[in-house]
Amino acid sequence: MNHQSQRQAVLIAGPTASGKSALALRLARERNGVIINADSMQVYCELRILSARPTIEDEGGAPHRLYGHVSGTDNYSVGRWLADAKLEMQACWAIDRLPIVVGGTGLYFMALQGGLAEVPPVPADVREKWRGFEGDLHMELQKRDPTAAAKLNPADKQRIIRALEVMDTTGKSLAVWQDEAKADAFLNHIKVERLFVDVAREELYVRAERRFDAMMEQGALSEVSALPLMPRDQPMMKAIGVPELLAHLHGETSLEDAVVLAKTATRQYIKRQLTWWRGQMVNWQLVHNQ
RNA sequence: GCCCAGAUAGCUCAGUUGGUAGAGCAGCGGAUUGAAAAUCCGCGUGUCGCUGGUUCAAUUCCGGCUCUGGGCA
Repeated sequence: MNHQSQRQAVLIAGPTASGKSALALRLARERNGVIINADSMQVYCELRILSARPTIEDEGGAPHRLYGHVSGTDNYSVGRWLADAKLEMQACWAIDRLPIVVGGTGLYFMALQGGLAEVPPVPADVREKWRGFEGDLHMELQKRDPTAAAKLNPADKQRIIRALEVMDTTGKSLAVWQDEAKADAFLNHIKVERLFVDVAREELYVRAERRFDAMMEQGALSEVSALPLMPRDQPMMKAIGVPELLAHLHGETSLEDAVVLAKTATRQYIKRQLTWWRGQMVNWQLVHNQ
């Protein structure tokens, strides 16, 4: 390996159950790669089964980074992921290994390729304040930050809360922060291969449903019952299967219904992923995996 | 066998004092800049079970039939 040679990276994206991880593993073996996770749920250590994380055997086939490296009780975010992913990629280049970033979280790839506004972290108390706010959030934002308010749908609580948090802690509109953001130069001068794993939707649905049955056999229910106590709006608690199986454990639904609901949620997620990528695939090379 | 209640969108149901119908869910399309497996927006023609009758007009009223629940035998 030659340290003067051009740095490279492979990005693999695709909907859930498309076979991204297997492709990543194959490439990692062939090309001395390190696999770096770009999936917002596979980062949580408590969710090995339900997040469809690579198995221990898979992980033995090539180095895997950012899998289960944080707890769901933490506040993880795109920002933290971006920082983690950059460090891992740099570590790869330092030892002449090929970083292979794989996952289904479109926002993470967007951040990696385009960068993020440099908004300072929001203190925990401010977060709590707005998440627990009882009143009309949009009207509140209208008062404090009309620019951001105008861009958001009054029903989109999550984004409104974010805008309020940012205004509250920085005194500057999120809209302004975003406008001022400069394109991230991290991937400049790096030879990037972008692969999108393409599978027909119907086939994806079938695979995802079968996979959920397999998760149940592997003990998804006990994985959920072992989850530490945390607020219901914690990101990990919204992973597909968690709310549904939790409802069953609380005696609110039958196991059968819970499974049907989780499978439905998976299909809806696949649909959203396809919508996201449909508009982003300009620079991506399609890899068919029927 | 008799009595009662149903039969309306893929599913669960509402409704039309007679003028061919609408919600939720599912599905589809879209958005997406620090919770993103999240969050949000848009899209509703279906022999109103079948068949006769009354009527200018029936999914709506009346009769018969079929099917599904429940009850009585």
